[in-house]
Amino acid sequence: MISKISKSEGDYLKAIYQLTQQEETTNTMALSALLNVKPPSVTSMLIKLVKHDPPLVDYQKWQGVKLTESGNKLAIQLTRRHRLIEQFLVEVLNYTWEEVHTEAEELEHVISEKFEEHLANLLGNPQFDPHGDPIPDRDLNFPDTDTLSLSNLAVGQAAIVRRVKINQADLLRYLSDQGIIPGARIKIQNRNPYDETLQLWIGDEIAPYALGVEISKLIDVEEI
Amino acid sequence: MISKISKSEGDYLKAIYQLTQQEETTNTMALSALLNVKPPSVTSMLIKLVKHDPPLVDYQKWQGVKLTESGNKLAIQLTRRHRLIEQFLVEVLNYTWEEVHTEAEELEHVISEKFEEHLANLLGNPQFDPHGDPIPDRDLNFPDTDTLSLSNLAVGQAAIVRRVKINQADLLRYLSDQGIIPGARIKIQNRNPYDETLQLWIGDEIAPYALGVEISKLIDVEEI
DNA sequence: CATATAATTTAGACATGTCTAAATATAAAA
DNA sequence: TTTTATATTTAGACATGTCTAAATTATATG
Repeated sequence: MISKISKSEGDYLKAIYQLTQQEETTNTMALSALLNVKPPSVTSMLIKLVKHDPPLVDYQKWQGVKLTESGNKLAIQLTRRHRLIEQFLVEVLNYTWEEVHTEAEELEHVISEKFEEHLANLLGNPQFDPHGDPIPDRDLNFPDTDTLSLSNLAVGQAAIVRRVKINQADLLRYLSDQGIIPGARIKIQNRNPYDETLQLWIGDEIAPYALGVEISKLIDVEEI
Repeated sequence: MISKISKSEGDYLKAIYQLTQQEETTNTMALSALLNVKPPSVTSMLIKLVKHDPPLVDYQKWQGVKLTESGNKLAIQLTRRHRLIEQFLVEVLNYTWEEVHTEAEELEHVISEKFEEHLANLLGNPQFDPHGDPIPDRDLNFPDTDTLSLSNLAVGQAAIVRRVKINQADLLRYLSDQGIIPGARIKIQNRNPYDETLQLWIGDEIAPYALGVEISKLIDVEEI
């Protein structure tokens, strides 16, 4: 449906959506940092979103923000479009996985509902995008998954990479060069007890480089 | 290349491009009508475009407008993107030809050069879009054509429909329902001497409805 | 050629979304 | 608890692209 909201409004909704996956609410500073705009810009947009009919956020000054039911729907709708587009770019247009985010970020605000439908059909209603991010279906329900963070995987436990929650292009390229992509079979050889740096097997090979915790937190795996 | 111009700037460039295909220059009124904005908006945009570095239009007040070399290149570049997208929508996403214009109008301003390249590859560098409009190649050269307007076709002369220069969705649907689409074989049975209304054969059938001059002027055919 | 009509431009307003600088409220530290 | 630091908001500016109303120039007509 996506009532006609602007690109900016959509970007804020997605940012709030993302930041409220962990915490109950988020705040001006976090949004400012994520969206690369100054705090006053955030405040004025929050005021705009709360005055929207229907209101898209719960917001009272000094109290933090979260999405309303309507705002949440719009954010998920945009997420669906974004991920369908990413999948399309890789599957149909032969993009590499590190190239798709930027392009999808623009296109998601412009395509019509019709385009979304045709695209989903063409792709066979995929449940995951090239990074393994889940794609909500037409009714905005996410597919079930059974994963845990690589940072929590036990030493010696074999697993399959399911999701890489990273947008940074050079890091994505590095990871795919190492073979760390959705579908890859991995196992932890050891975990440094001080900084939790991981030594991995990737497939049947020992990985040439270790992996820091911060990155490992952004990778989801499924135990085999 | 497409130096970063806005959607609006691009729309004006395309409009000026279109209106200067017949006449040497165009004017405020014509642009106002075509773009559905008021005359003062046109004037202020023309001032902006002429101040652009490099200038995108030749414009002095009261003197009419035309594109500069730079403006022309940008207009053709956008035309290329528009028509590639239309071709993609029909060929890959199964749109009908009357649905594609509006969608392409939005997308053309948003896709990257990379997207354009991948799209052209996927489609096999098509020379014409679903309406038969010529698609300039990467170097912005248009394919050669050998067509004349249906309004100028001689009675009894067999021809093939090559191009339908119409965007209006309901009219396009009507024409395709009648079988008047690029590739169709037609012949003029007679031409009303007073208003030049045409009776056509379409394929081997006599068309159930006559065709007015105004529409026939917008259809290009190739003699067989 | 004078005047009426039409086209174009100027002037100034408004909406959107951003910014900087300054004010204010909250949270942390002494 | 008072002070200091940090987060947030307010106030006001600016760019973009549109608008209306009014002024100006060009064109057409009598």
